[in-house]
Parts: sequence; C-alpha cells; structure tokens
Amino acid sequence: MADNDCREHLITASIPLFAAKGLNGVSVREVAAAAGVNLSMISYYFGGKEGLYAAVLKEQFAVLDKLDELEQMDIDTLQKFEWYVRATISRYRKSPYLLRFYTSELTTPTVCFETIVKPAIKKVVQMLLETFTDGLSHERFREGLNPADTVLALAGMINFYFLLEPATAELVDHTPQRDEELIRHIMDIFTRGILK
Amino acid sequence: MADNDCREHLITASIPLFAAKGLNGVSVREVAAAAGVNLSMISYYFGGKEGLYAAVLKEQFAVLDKLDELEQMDIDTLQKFEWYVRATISRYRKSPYLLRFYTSELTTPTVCFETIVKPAIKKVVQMLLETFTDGLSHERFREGLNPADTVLALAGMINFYFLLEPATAELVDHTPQRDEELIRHIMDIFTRGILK
DNA sequence: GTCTATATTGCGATAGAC
DNA sequence: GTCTATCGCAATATAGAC
Repeated sequence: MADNDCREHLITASIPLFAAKGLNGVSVREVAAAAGVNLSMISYYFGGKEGLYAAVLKEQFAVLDKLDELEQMDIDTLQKFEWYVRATISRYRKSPYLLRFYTSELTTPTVCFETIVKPAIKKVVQMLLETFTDGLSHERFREGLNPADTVLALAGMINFYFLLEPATAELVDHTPQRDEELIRHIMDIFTRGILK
Repeated sequence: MADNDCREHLITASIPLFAAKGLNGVSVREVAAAAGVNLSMISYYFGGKEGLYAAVLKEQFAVLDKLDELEQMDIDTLQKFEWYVRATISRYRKSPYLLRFYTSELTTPTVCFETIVKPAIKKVVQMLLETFTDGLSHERFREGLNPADTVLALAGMINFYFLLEPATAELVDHTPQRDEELIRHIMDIFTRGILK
C-alpha cells in the first residue's frame, strides 16, 4: 500500500461503521478488515481507536465551515434562511453519515463532543441568530418573536425530517427528488410563521 | 432484597446509564454496582444485558400510549396539534431520558429498533397524519400542503429543541419555566404557516 | 433468590521481526 | 510502513454453593 493510503482507507472504511454502531459498537479488528489494512495501522496512524474516531469526526464536521459564506451574502434575511435550508439538505445528501454523528454525539457524547461537535453546533446556531437579528430592523417580521425559538424551529423542521427517516421510510417519501418540494414547504411555513 | 425489588432496582439504575452511554457503552458490572445488586441478577431476571436494555426501552416507550386519547378528543384540529405539542413537552420533562433512547435508536439501532422504537414512531406520525387529513375538510388550511411534510415540521420544531439542549444550553434558555412561551411560539409559527 | 468463583471470549494495544 | 504474535485486561455469562 503506497504511502499513507492506509490512513485514508481506514478513515473511509470506518465512517459507515462508526455511524451505524457508534464508537463502542465497532472493534478495531472490524475496521481494519473493512479497510483491508493491518490492525496495527490504527495505532500507528491515529494512536488508537479513539484517535481514528476523532479524525473521522473532524473530517465529517469540516463541511460545516462552508456555512461561513452566509454572513457576507448580499441577500435579504429570508433568502439567507432559505440558503441555509438548501445548504443543510444538500450537505446531508452528499454526506449521508453526518447527521448520525451529529445526533449520536448529542445523545451519547464522547470526548469529541466538547471539542468538535458542540462548537460546530453553537457556531451554526449563533450564525442563524445573527442572521435573524440583522433582519429584525428592515424585514417585516411580526412582534414578539423569540430569536432562539425562531431559528431552532427552522433548524428543527429540516433536521428532524432526516433524523426520522429510518422510522418513517414506509410512511413518507424521503427521496432526493422531493427535496425541492420539501424546501419550498418548510420555507412556506416558516415565512408565513414569522412575517407580519 | 425483598421479592423482585432487584428487578426494579436494575431497571431504575440502568435507565440513566443506557441513556448516557448506549447499550455498548455500559457494562453489566457497572449496572449491578449502580443498582446495588449482584451481577448475576441481570441474567437471572432479564437473560442478559440486552434483555435488561429491552425491558428499559419497553418501559420508556410505554408512555407514548397516552397519545391515543387524541383521536377521541372533541376539539378542532389546531387544538389537537397544540395538545400534541404540550403532551410531547410534558413527556420529556417527566421522562428526561426518553428522547435519548429515541434518537440513540434512530442513529445506532439495536434489535429493539424494529420491535419497539420504529412502531412507536410510526404510530405517532400516523396519528398526526390522520389528525391533519381529518381537519382538511372543515379547517381553513391553505392549498398545496403536503400532509407528511406538515406534521413532520411540527414534530421537528419540538423535538429538535430538546435534542439540541446539550449543545445550546449556554445560548438558549431551556428551562421548564419557558415551556409555555415555547409552546405558544411553535404553535404561532405552525398556525400561521398552514392557515389560508 | 442471591451469592462467589470462574469459564470463555473478545477487546485494544504493542513488541519486535522484516 | 507493515506484518505476526501475543500480552494483559475487561467483557458477558453461568455453574454451583447456600
């Protein structure tokens, strides 16, 4: 195996395993076999199983950095929210394991929660809060809206839809073909919900 | 230890442990110590660790049965949705580990997912779908609403708020004192979002 | 029903050869 | 860098005494 292909193979192979079974549900032997790599390479490259898991999480959450663009965009607040919804959905489509790591860390946190996951979530929420308060002055939002409740409501509508997929696949069509309809639907409820 | 106090002690002590660390993150020794009970009692009463976990999940999800009342209530559709929101929040307050089992099973399912969790979730979603379609004829809902997207949006707003608590506690006030404000806020967005 | 003691398996990590 | 072989430990489960 040339150079540190090993390293990449281990990360790639362990993503679906960690996502499906969690840190404790996966053994180093299992990961090594899936990666087609010797068991000892995990300690060599990552210092152990937890190190590999941390590397996976770091890579998974790196995609959230793109959300920074939102601040400098020259569009109105509601368009920014729609951009967030659209970016979130496209992120979950491209990175189908991200939400699992997200919620797995929220419910059964590892050491990575404080260092990687919590900061990432706080950053997103904070960005949404700023977007909302920025828009308060020149948008026609109705009175009495609580900023936190408002942005969490929007985030909840999208994220929960994907979170529930394993349980509702037979009840609700979760295919990407419906994504545009879903976006319009969520934005319709949200927009009518917060405008005067 | 009188009668099968052992059994109860084991369930009670293991709830927070399983909720915080998942099935694989907890050892039988740990549970036995927390319950003040001999290790072998787990196999005696539950046939092993997985049996104890299944018993815990069954008990945790039993509270969802109360949602059946909703069907026979003689109130309008929007009031039914508010009752659901209110019942969900009060359930999470009384049973603070329920959401963790919920999401833990959704992200890293055990054998209990198919037998306990998925049926429970489907039942709730189905009930919300019926509530919505029942209301379609005599409520002034706007045209073009997708039933599934609509009820999942409502469920998402509530559930996600609680799910994010570990990450946003410093950013958002999650105390029960604000529950009434949260209910009103979610219902305001939802109501404006779906009415004509 | 409850205990102790133990059987057995699988785990993560690494020493040392190449 | 990659391998084999193995160490030491912790896991679940249970046999058998009381």
